[in-house]
Amino acid sequence: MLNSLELEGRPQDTRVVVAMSGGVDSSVTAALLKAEGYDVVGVTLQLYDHGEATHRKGACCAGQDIHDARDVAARIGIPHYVLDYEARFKEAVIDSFADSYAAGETPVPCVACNQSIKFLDLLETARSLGAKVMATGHYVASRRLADGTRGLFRAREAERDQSYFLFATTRAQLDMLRFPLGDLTKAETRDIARRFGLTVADKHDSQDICFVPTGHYSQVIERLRPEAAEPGEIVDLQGQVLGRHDGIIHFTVGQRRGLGIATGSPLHVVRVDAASRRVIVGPREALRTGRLLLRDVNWIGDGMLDEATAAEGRELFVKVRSTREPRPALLAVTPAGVEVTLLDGEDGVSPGQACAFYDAPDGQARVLGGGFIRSTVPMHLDAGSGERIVLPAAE
RNA sequence: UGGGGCGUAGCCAAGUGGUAAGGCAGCGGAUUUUGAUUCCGCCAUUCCCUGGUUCGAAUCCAGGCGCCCCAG
Repeated sequence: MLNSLELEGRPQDTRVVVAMSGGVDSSVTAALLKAEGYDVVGVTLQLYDHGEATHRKGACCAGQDIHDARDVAARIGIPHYVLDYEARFKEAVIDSFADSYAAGETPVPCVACNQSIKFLDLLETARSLGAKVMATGHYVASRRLADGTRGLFRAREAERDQSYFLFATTRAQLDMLRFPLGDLTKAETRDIARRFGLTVADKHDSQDICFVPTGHYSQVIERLRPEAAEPGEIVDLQGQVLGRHDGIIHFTVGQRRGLGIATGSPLHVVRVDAASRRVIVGPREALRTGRLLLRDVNWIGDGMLDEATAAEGRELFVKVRSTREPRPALLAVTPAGVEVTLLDGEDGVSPGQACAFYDAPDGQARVLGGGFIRSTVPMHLDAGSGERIVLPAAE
């Protein structure tokens, strides 16, 4: 007989480490498991300097949030540890965030944090604390599959689903992870928090990048990589210079605001070229992306990636941004690498961002993995060959 | 210094007697555990200047000033 965490043994004999950020979600996760009788241990990571971010709503893992986590742990009666992960976080998340921008990409720091901090280092710590599993407050579901391994699924509440940020979770990690909130709505979570008398019940949702206190991420990058803030030219699709910019780190593909160039119609960033420090702009139509080349692909669907993708490609659904439902696509392994064809196209897709795979366009679809976007091919240019991105000609 | 044209917000631009459209850019907000996108709001008491006509002028008249084009 398996317990609610789908493990052998009674709850009281099952140690579970809960990653507590100090927010409502992870607090409720801990409270629920404790109420079920599990041997819960709360762990909070101090990830960055807590001076400047303390009073910012929507932040996590520093200052006030650590106190909140401690309070919740005391309230529900579980041991709680605060671990200093600042150095590790800076190296694995903040520095690579800056490097990515400096290279002309647009990173997703939350993915980096999950895959290298929470589900790698922290998971190891949980193991060393004697935990059988580690639980987090992510809105994503994990279920036991017929073969005994675990699969990752989207959250019940689609608008809350955080699977996009978790595509890189490996099978081994899944085996030891649990996400008790995946089948709850946010409203239900807050209700539960109130029922448990948790002070964080009405705490503001986290948003924006947690380690950017002012909301101006470019300042963080400039401090770490001053050379990446060099000015450059803004050119149109024909290469004609339209203006200048004060650093490619201020731009991402699809971006409209901040260019300062008034033509009759809106201009969007079509591409960022780090080598020449050029920002290439064009009309909205030029943003349509038809194909992506991925790197660091993680496959957690059935079988191996190669066998799962037939010669002509496997039909599935992908998200290239967190705030959109999965779209139909074709996944193929080619000599050039892992390639995704977006059947309907999608605007404003930037290298550095994530592409998450799903087996269905809606509902609690299974997460099949994903990869980071290495390069993109504009839709109207795509004639079928696999060459690199080329500047599209304007109409 | 003959002829013609034009001067409306940072840019483009509608408006030819009835009390300043619109787009772009900018700013602010909403949305968003990444970046964007999107959406909403704001943005000329004043139309190159000075006088005049009129109940009323960006619009008509006169004179300046400044650009542009064609002829020199």
